[in-house]
Amino acid sequence: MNDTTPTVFIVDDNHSVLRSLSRLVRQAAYTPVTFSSADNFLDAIAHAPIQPACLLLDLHLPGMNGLEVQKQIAAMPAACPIVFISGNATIPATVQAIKNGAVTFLAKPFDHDDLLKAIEEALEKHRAQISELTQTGSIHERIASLTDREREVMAWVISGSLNKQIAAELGIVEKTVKVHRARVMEKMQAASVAELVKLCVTAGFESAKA
Amino acid sequence: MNDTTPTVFIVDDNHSVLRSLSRLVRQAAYTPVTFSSADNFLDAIAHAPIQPACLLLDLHLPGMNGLEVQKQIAAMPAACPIVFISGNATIPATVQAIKNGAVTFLAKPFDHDDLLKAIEEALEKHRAQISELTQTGSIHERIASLTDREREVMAWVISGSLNKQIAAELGIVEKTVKVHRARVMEKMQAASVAELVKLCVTAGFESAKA
DNA sequence: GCGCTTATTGGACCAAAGTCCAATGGTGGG
DNA sequence: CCCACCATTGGACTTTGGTCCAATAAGCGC
Repeated sequence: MNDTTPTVFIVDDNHSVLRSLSRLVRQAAYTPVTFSSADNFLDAIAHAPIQPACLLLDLHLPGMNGLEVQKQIAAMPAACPIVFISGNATIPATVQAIKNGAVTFLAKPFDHDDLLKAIEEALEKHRAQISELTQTGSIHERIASLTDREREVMAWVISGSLNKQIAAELGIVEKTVKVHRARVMEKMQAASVAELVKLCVTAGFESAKA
Repeated sequence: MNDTTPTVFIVDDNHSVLRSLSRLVRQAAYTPVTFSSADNFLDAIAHAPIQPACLLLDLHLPGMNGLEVQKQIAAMPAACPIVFISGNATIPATVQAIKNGAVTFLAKPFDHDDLLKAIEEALEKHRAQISELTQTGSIHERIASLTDREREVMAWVISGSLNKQIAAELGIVEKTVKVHRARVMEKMQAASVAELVKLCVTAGFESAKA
């Protein structure tokens, strides 16, 4: 749980492949966690804590295609990067996998160094992903803590409108706008309009004014 | 020159391939422009006007590898998207091509519809790229029109600093900051700090304050 | 109903920013 | 040497934003 070694998930229907990959991963000082089916893996990570990890995924799986698994994982918030592995991969499948965000695609037989490089790249990518997510997540929490009215006022503020204009737009007095505005700055933990705008930009919060 | 049909560049060392691809492209109402070597192509587009286009590129070229060509094209401002084509492609090459931004990788023999879909995707991508570029280009021009001092002041303004603080930071009087600041707003065509911040964000202009 | 949150407004006051006016000194080019 | 551009500053003034204080009213859950 609290180990400092990153986790490397491995999904393959072939047990001997699973074992050999697992050994390789362990020798590289990572913690391998194996699954013999995609469903098992998806169930397992659905409620798992977020921590640096990556997935070695066989393209050919019984029941579910590897690309399907990829699609489902991508829909999750802290989706872990995927390294595809396949013995008989096609060009179109490879294209699809990479375009959908896979770190790389290794065709068997592959060089062990290539696998380790891919794992390292995937883990680094996931670390960046997680840090990005915690950043924007924090901002989203702050936005969520705003009342509807405050969010509305914020949308006008970051559009560059004056308090007077916002008041007219909302049909209220300028004084009231000031109150909302002060609350927005406080809740968003922004010391200036400039900071507020940047927070909204990184969180994807759109400004008002059509 | 002023044709409204998008250009499709085709680079292949095999003349018969060139002819047949050219015919396909023309039938799809695009304007094919063929090259039998990468160097010819690179020379030709180096000083060509920017307009929606894409490139059908053979992975295997005499002298220069397709991936090399891709790297050189990517270094250009309005780099046109690439659709790779190859008869005997390897998985690693495919991975590399897509990761470097290629629209897709078609293995011969490929379906004609797949090629047309790829071309359409590439052209759409390029249109978006160009429009993005003209947007940020305009902002960069405005930033370039600023004096060094004005740029410096702007960097502090978008960090949320007060005029007083900026003055202290630059060792000048607050009044002077106000003058620079007014010029910045005028030259950047920003009506508010909020707008200024957004302009700087989209242009990648970093704010001050370490 | 009572307490809580939210939205609303008022007044007084201070700080900050924007806007006119005008002026000085340095630097580089023609 | 003069001109253009730039950075700098001063003064006076208005507008805008932020911050205290305090108050009223509507809606909502227990």
